[in-house]
Amino acid sequence: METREKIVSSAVQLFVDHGIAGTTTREIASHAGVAEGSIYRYFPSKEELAWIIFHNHHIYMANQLVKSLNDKYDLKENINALVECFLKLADEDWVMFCYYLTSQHSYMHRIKLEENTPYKVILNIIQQAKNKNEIECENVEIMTAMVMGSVHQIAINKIYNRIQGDLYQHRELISQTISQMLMEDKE
Amino acid sequence: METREKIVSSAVQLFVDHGIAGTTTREIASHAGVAEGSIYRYFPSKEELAWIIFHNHHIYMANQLVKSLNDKYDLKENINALVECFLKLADEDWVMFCYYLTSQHSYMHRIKLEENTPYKVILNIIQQAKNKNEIECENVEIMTAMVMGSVHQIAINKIYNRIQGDLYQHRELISQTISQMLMEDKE
DNA sequence: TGATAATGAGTGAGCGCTCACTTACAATAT
DNA sequence: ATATTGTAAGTGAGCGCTCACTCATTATCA
Repeated sequence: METREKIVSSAVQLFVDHGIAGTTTREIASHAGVAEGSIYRYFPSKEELAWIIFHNHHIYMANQLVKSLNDKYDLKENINALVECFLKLADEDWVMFCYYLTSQHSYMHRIKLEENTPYKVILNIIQQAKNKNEIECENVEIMTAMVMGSVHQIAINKIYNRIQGDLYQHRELISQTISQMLMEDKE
Repeated sequence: METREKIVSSAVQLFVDHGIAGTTTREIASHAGVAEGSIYRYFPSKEELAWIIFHNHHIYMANQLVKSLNDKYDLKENINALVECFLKLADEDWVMFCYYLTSQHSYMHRIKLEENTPYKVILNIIQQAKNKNEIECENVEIMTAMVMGSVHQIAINKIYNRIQGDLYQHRELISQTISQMLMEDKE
């Protein structure tokens, strides 16, 4: 494994375990089996290292979600695709996913408005479905938040040990529940 | 205002704005208009101060949620009550609520198993409804996570400026959507 | 007047980051 | 082939600084 990769994967692991502030550059270096100075060959500072790791994964996730949609036109299919993609992303690189979930708060304000984000992907799908009269949806922003949150919280509850095992196994229940949130009439 | 209160409310504000690690004891003291040493008359350390603030509010919220239920027996009524209570808690002390949302990750592992928590309150309500055959609900933990997350994320999206204004105004939409998540048949 | 509360300069442990030096290896000259 | 030079990656002791925490002193109050 390249030095840069070693630094990144050690840093993520330690950031998840002890927080960014609670992790020293000495610890990252020793965990990665490289010298402290090597961190600074590849990254300008510890804070920037933490941001770059977050931002790369954020972009990666948004792109994967877009890819997963492909050419589906029905809301239910799109939800299935997004949920499956999201759960796969979590299961496939759980440490990175934990880092993403727990560090978003600190970094959301650095995301540029024009950047693609998981939030925008979901918002677009819901907005499209509304435009096509597939759903009523009186408030797209609120519904997007609720859809996102319902999936996020499952992952968060896995971090808190309230849920065990792969998340992918619950894909059908989750997709079905989200469809119900969006599709049924409000009395 | 008492010295202790001044310290707490300044600390929460600064913790939300710059994070716990990014806030110095000098800043807390000067913002509160007291001496740095006074912090240590009331709290053993900065970390403990941060934990105590979190934990007190965590307990307070769990208790308020329980109170709000009162003697309602129907799931829909209970959901209405919980949602209203939750949104009120957020609107009434937004800074504290932000602190709770953004710092939970660091503190969840310190919550004792026997303690009451917002999570347990919701879990119980859903479990009860299942026992009474009001709902089918094949996985109570997953459904609880989804219900919790859908409300949490609305508050988080207000922090990210994706939503503006009081959250209480959306109580009906939110309650209605959560009811739909739980109550409809899975084909 | 004794007890309690408040003060803020002082302290030192620990941290991010630097930089002079080493090593590995490729390119070029002999 | 061998020697020479150039380059980039890697190293880790040490520097400067920050900041949580202490404590001798002063103010407040019953």
